[in-house]
Amino acid sequence: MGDITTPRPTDAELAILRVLWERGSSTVREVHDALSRSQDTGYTTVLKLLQIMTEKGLVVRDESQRAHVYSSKLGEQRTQRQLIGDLMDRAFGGSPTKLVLQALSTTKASAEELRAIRRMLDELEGDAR
Amino acid sequence: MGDITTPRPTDAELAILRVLWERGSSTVREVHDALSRSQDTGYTTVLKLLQIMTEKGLVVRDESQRAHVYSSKLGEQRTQRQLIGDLMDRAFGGSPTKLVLQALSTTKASAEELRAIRRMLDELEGDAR
DNA sequence: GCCGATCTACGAAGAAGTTCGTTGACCTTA
DNA sequence: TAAGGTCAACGAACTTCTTCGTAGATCGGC
Repeated sequence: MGDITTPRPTDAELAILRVLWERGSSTVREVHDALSRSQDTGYTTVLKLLQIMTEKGLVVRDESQRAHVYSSKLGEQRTQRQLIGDLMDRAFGGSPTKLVLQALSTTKASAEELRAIRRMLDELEGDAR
Repeated sequence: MGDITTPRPTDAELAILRVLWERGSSTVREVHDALSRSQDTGYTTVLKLLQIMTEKGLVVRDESQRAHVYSSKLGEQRTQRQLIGDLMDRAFGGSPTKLVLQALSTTKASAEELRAIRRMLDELEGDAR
């Protein structure tokens, strides 16, 4: 009944997860090719990371084909929320508002984006009311 | 003329920085006592970490007394913005808005806090106009 | 059936992070 | 001045993270 908590992904692991979120299920080669566009990582390095991530439960492996197919276990947004919650605890004393204010103060958001944020605020107030 | 970039603080280092932000300049003993309230860390562990953090440039050390006095080199908010920027790049494809939206969607902010966020939005729109 | 390409698995090596024991210096006080 | 407490320094041990070389299996084509 309990959630099995997945560990916080490391930097290298997160880079791989982002590929999986964008591409969907992928083979090692596909992940490696995608990563190669932005960084310089060996094929076996990606393979090893995906094997470790499988052990950790960060990704799921389909071994039915010779080239195994990996997919992220948790969705992009769920992982992002986990990371935000983690940063919130470690650096912001658990206050989400402080985090949001600090994030906003850095941003050069477009009018469009600011509107999206206001809509989210409206929803939150609706719930709170 | 360039900024000397300080490295991203690790988990243990961040815990110490939070003590320094709250207490201001502190000796090893003071940091250790403060940390002991929430976790179980040895005195020499804290000392070692502060020495390493000094080398990294995360903290500044005043050696004029026998018990050296440490203080955080960067302010709390500046470090927080740095961490947010880092997370934004690593997990949100560089989009601050996505990060803010995701953070908001998790939060149970009070009406008071929501107002503070709206004020920040107003300021941002003022600048953008 | 053989060759080259592709794949997984394994292990090793180095870097970074974390923890703490020990040592020697200094300081207080009895 | 001797004893006990406090301090910084150092180094060692251990874990985690990251990287990649090598080996062995499998596949496709000639």
